[in-house]
Amino acid sequence: MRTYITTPIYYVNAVPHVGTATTTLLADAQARYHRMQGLDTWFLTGTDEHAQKVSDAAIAAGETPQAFVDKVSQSFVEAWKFLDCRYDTFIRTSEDRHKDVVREVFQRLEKSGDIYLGVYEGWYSVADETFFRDTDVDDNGIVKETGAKVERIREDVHYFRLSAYGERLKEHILTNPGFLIPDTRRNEVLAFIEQGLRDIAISRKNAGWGIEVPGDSSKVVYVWFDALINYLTESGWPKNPAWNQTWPATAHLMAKEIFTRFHATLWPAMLMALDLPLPKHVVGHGWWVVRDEEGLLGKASKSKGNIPTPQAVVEKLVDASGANPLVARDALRYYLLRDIRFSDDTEFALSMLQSRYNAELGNDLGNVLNRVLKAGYFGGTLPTEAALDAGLQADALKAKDAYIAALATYDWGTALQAVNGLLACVNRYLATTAPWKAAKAGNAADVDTAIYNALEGVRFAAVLLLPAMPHAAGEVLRQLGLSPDVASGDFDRLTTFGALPFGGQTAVGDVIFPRLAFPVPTVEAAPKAAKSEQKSSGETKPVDQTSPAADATSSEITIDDFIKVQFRIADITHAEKIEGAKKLLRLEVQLGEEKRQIVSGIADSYTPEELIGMQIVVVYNLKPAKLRGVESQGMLLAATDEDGKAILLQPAKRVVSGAEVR
RNA sequence: GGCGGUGUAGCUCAGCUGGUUAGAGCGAGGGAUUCAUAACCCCUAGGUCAUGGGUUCGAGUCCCGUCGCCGCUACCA
Repeated sequence: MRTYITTPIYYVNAVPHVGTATTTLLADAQARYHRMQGLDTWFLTGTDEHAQKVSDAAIAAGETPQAFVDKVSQSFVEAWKFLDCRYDTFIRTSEDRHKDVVREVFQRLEKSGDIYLGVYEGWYSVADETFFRDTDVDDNGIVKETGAKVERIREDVHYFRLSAYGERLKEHILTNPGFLIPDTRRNEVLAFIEQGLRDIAISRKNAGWGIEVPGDSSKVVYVWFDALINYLTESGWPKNPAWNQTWPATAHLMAKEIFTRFHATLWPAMLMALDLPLPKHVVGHGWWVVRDEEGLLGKASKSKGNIPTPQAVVEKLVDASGANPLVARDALRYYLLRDIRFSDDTEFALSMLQSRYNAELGNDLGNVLNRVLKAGYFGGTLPTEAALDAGLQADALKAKDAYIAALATYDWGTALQAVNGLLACVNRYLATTAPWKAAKAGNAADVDTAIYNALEGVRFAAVLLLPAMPHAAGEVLRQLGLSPDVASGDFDRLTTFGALPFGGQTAVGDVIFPRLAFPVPTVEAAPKAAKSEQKSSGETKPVDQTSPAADATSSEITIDDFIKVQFRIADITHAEKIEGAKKLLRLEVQLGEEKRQIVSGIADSYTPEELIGMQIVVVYNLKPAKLRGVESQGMLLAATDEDGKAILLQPAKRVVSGAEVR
C-alpha cells in the first residue's frame, strides 16, 4: 500500500507564488520524509486545465486552449523544479487517461442515479468557475463575495446528488478524527453539512473546451467535478487491477479556500457515490498575507494581492547574504514550512524570513557546525573513538520523537522547531564541554568526546532537516564528510545517535548560511494574471484583506450622501409568508399610484394579518434584489428591540400614500 | 443573523482534562566567553493572561454577559 500525497492541481492562468509553493513544499517535504522512512511514496501535483476562463484567455491570446495550457502548465513545472520539489507525477486534466476516468465516473453515477438531468437557471461566473444563486449576486451582476461578473444562463444540466450524502459524510468525519485537519476547518465542514447540502450542477454547455459529457456532446463536465477526479485517475482506477495500491490517498494537501466545499464535501461524497474509500487525511493550511515590508503603514496598508514569486524572494536573499542560490532557495523552503499555520493566516514578510534565517539557520545550524569544523583544536579528522554523551543523545531522540509526532499531522512548523531545539542543545553542550579549553589543557580524550558528540548532534539534526532543505542540509552532511544522498529506508539508521563514523575526514567548505544584511530589500510581487483568479485554483490566494473599517476614517456621511436616499410612506395592502423561509414575508404596498412588492425578514415579529393596513416608511430608490427567489422592490424601515424583534417605523398620523419623507 | 474560532510579555506564538512564584523563540538590556558567521552560553524582561460578573478551597484554563478581530454560513433590502 502506497503513501500517496497530493497537492491540488493548480489553475494554469496564474504564476506560482509563495502561497502555491507552500502547498507543494508541504507535500514535497512530507514525501521526502516518507521516502527516507522507506515507505512506498507517491507524490502527485499537476495542473487543472479545463476551465472556461482558460479557454477564454487562450482565445484572447490568439492561441488554441491546448497550446495555451501547454505553455502555462510549464511555468508550474519550472517553479517546482526551481524549488526542487520532487513529485512522482505531474498530472494534467487534459490528458486522455484523465478524461477516460472522468467519463467512467460520470457514467457510473448516472447509472446509479447519483447524477440526474435537471434545468439550471441562474448565474454563472466564469472567473470563479462557480454557479451562483440570486442571493450571491448584487444588482449589477457582480458576485458579492468575489467581485466577479456573472452571466445569466438557463440550460439543461446534470446534477450530482450531493444532498444524499450529508449524513454519511458527517458520520465519517465524526468517527475519523484525523480525517480533516486542522480542527477549525473540521468544525466548519460539520457546520456546512449540518445546514443541509444541495445538489450541485456538474455539467455546462460545451464551448469547445473541457471533457464532454458521455452521450451528450453538447455539454462538458463542470470543471470542479472533473478536477477532483484527478486524484483517482492517478491510481489507475478502474482498469488497472492494482489501483487499490495507490488509492485511497494518504493525504490531500491544499490551502483553506478549497477545503470545505470541494475537498471535504464534494469529493468525499463523490467517492461515497462510487463506493470507493475516502482519503485518509485532508489537510488545509492558511494563507500568507502580505503587507508593506516595513510595516510602517500598519495593518490597513496590506498591499493588494502582491504576493511574491519564490524566484523573486530567492534572488533577494542571494543579494543580501551572498549565500549560494541553492542555499537561499532552501532558506525559503525552510521559512515557508516553518511558519505557515494551518488554522490561521500568517504574515509573509522578508523581515520574518530574515529573522528565521539569521537566528535558526545562521546562528544555530551554520554556526554550530563551523565552531567545530573551523576550530583550531580540530584538525579535520574525526576522533577514532569517543563515548556518546547520554544527555545529548537523549536530546536528539527527544527531538526525533517530537519531529515524528508533528509530521503525523503534517505539522512542519513544530517539526522544524524540534530540530532547532536540538541544535540549541548542541551549542549548549559545546559551551559546557569547552573543547578549546580541554585542548589547551592537553586533554585529548575530552576534546575528542566533545568534537564527536557535537558533530553527531549536528549530523542528526541535518538528517531531520533533509526533507525541508535537501541541498543545504545535504551540504552540512557533505562538510561532515558524509554523503548527502540518503537511500530510501535510511531514516532509522541515520537517526540513531552515534551513527557518525569514527575517524572520518571532514570537508572544507564555505560558510553555508552567511548572515543576511540589514535592511532586507523589498521584493517585487508576482504579476497578476487576472482579477480574482485564485478562487478555485487550489492555491494560496493573494491577499487583499484591507478592511473597510480601516479605510474609512469615520462612518459619517455628508448631507449629500443622505439626500440620495429617498424615503416614502407606503400602505401595506397585502402580506404573506414566503414558503420555505422562516423569517421572510412578501408584502404588497401602495405608494400613491404605484404598487410594489417588498420582501422583508420580519416574520418573527409580525404576522401577515396585523401588517395589512399599516402605514410604513420604505426606501424608495433602492435597487431591486431577489430574496429567496422573490423580487424585493425596496426596503422597509424598522427599529430592533432588545429581543431582536423588528419594530416598524410608522408616521405619527396617517399621511397620503406615497408621501416623501425628509 | 447563525455557527466556529480568537484576543496571553515590544513582536510571533505555547499553555491538555482548572492547582505551587503564567511559558518559549525573536527583539532589547546586562554579564561571561573567545572555539565559531559580533555568532554561542548565562541572567534580566515584572505581561490587570481583552473586559465585567459568576462557579470553586483554587481559573489564563469552566459558566454567563460585553467589546475587538478572524473564518464559515445564511431567508442580511
